[in-house]
Amino acid sequence: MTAEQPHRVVVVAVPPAIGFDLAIPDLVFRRTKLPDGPAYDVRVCTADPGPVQTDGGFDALVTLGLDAVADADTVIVTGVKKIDTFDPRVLSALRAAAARGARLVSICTGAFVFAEAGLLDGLPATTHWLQAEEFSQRYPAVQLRPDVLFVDAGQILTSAGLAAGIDLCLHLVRQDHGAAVANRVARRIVVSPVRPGGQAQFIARPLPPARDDSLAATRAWALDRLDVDLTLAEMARHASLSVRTLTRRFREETGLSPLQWLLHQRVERARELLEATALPVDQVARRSGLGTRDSLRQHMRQRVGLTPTAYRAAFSRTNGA
DNA sequence: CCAACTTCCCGCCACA
DNA sequence: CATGTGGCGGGAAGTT
Repeated sequence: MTAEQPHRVVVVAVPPAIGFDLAIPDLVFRRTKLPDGPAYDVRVCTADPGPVQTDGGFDALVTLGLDAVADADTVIVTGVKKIDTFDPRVLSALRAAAARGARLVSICTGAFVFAEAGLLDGLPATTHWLQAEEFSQRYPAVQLRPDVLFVDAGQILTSAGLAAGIDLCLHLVRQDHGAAVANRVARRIVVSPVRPGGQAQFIARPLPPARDDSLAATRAWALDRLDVDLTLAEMARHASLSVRTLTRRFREETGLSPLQWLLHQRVERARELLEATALPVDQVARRSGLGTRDSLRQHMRQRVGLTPTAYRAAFSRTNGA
């Protein structure tokens, strides 16, 4: 993969903008470095260049206008503080970008802008949970998923609150450059490496994120032995809990059942092995704890959408790079 | 990819 | 009474 031209990310600030949201794409994408340079070129634009009204006393000075959207590979709309009517210039710029095939991403209430532009009709999407009610009333044609972190509907991806926006950006990095790169970025910005993606790319995670994670030690322990047989009973023993309680806590803390969490971690391990090594698929399956290559295949297809070999062909750093 | 087999998940409920 | 735990069962999901 030769990245001569960094992928162009353009953030559209729609006033009154949520200040923190504006920083998210920058936070993630600007820290994504490839051996041969930055992976992304991040810019912020707005309909009327100049000082942009934001909440919370942050003043943003944006010099780029909407024409920046025209040649963006990815267009991100961040949160809008007040939802009522939206600038038609923004809406048409977004429609044009969509028609062109650009990737469209929203953080928080940015989803309202896409919905207003009619770009989400018939598609699954999510937004900040506080606005979920209003969203579904205004846009009944959109399949709102209020209980997920983010929704990857292909060309358009929407995320819930602030933190979910980070998860979504990491998801994009992972899509573009693979798990190892995404994990490295996550580590740098000290974010939990990856909040898991489920089937069909929906991340099903109840929003109130766990209180404190008493299972952290057990999860670390499990991560250390992904490649050996790990049963629920063994994990319960390690945590000194009954299987029932372990299962319950796991769901509270990670949003996933123990096995689902394990499978997620194993697929992550497999991805890294596929990317970074030339190990035969059988070996990758074994060392990631997924057992046989059938098993690996099944889970890769289900969660990543690619077979192991196809994944390696797309992301391997040992062939050609 | 199927089929037989195993393990898990989670509502329900009793109990601390 | 409120809150957290853990056994049980059978349908779901994973494995071989």
